[in-house]
Amino acid sequence: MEREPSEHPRCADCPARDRGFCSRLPEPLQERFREAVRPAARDRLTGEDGAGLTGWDLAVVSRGTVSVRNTFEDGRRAITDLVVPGELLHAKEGGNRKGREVTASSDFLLCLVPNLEAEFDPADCHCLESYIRSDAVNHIEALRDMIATIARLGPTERLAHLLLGLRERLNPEGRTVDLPFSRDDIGDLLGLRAETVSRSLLALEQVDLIRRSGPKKIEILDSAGLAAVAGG
Amino acid sequence: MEREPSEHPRCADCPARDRGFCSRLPEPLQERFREAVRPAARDRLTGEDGAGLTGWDLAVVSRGTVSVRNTFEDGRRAITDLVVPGELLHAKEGGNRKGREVTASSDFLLCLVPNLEAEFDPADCHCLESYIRSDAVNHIEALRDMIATIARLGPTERLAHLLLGLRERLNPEGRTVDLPFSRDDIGDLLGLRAETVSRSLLALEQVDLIRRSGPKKIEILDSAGLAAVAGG
DNA sequence: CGGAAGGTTGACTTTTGTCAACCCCGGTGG
DNA sequence: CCACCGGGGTTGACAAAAGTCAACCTTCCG
Repeated sequence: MEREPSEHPRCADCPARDRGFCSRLPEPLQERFREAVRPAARDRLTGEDGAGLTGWDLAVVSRGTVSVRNTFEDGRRAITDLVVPGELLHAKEGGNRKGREVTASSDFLLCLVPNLEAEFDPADCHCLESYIRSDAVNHIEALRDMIATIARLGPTERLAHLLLGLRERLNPEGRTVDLPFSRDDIGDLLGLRAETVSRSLLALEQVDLIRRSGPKKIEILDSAGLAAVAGG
Repeated sequence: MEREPSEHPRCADCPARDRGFCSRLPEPLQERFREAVRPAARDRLTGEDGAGLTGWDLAVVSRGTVSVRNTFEDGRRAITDLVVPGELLHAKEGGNRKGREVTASSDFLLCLVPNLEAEFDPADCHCLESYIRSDAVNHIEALRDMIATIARLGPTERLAHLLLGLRERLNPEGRTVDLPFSRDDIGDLLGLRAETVSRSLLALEQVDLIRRSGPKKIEILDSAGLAAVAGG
């Protein structure tokens, strides 16, 4: 846990400064929250062995992408959750479930609060708890959407859903998406093989819903059209 | 919202009395929780139109099964979440997402707390909030498992996973599972067609992992074997 | 007894996974 | 500066898995 108060990046530099959990807090609490937060960077956040980050109550992703991954006995893999800048990582300290680990892209940074009750007075604490709970319910809703998507939509539809979701979360103002991972990872995220992902991207491009400039740079040409594909 | 204090079933009669959220609360809080709780029964809990139950902060399922369902434009369906007796329903008042609704089996009962802050003093409230948060994170973990299951496991493996999960949650002491829904619903839950569910059940029966006595009564003959199938 | 709904089974089709070849690009070292 | 190398990505031919459609069976109710 390499940290030093002086290393703490000013929230002014935070890519998620204007959106996500922190920005939704009431102004005075936001102030105090900035004081409480401690930065941490580690590529393996939790693992099955209990290794990883410990001693935190709350974690906000500041930079990078955090993935929750599952590996089955026989090597099959799945990415079951994604947390992008501004969002809370809802997880227990230390990985508990079999085959589960939480990893982060290389250039990432977390903001941690070690102990809510120790850092905040009761009123603030209660207020934070309720924001946390609300965020957790939103997250649950998002996971439910993911389940419906994977359970019932075809490859191209799943991709459309993913692209729209990532654009919304990573670049809400723009029309481009920088995929934060490889074709294999996208496959693990959507329950597809890399080849199928490749073919589905091609299909979306051929009907002029997206344009690709490099394997990970995608421009959304027709949001409404993509949404129609994603909606079933 | 048909309710009357006198109609409130004594917690003594609650099928989830000894397990689930309520039973995990510290004893004195459990006491106060019983006072605060209001029963409610309605088959449509929330719908897209905003119809449904309103004015609650916390909902515990007492009897029956609550399902979160998704319907796509073209009629495809998915069940994205299940809440059984003793568990919290993590959802917002009124359905918000497109195509989403929360329904319950006919013989069900919810216990509601309209407003946590109004019903509990600050200390209890904080304690409850933290139990709720912990439950939400557990629920998130369960949904992640579901995603991995649907994304990467075959029909028979998905079924094995479901059966073990339901046995654990509905009848942890016994070896039988009463499926709370039809083949179509199981298909919607696992991302399969009813015919495939039927064939997969047959497959599990033929290798002596389960025995069926009626379409919805299933006896688990070999938990370890089933777990091996479910584990990938 | 008859009918309807849910469940099962079988024949066939479609979709996606599999495997292998190839391409493209970035990095390295002669 | 250019040839080589390797990893990720794409494409194609083929195989396997699940979906589709239709028939039939079973159970429950009127």
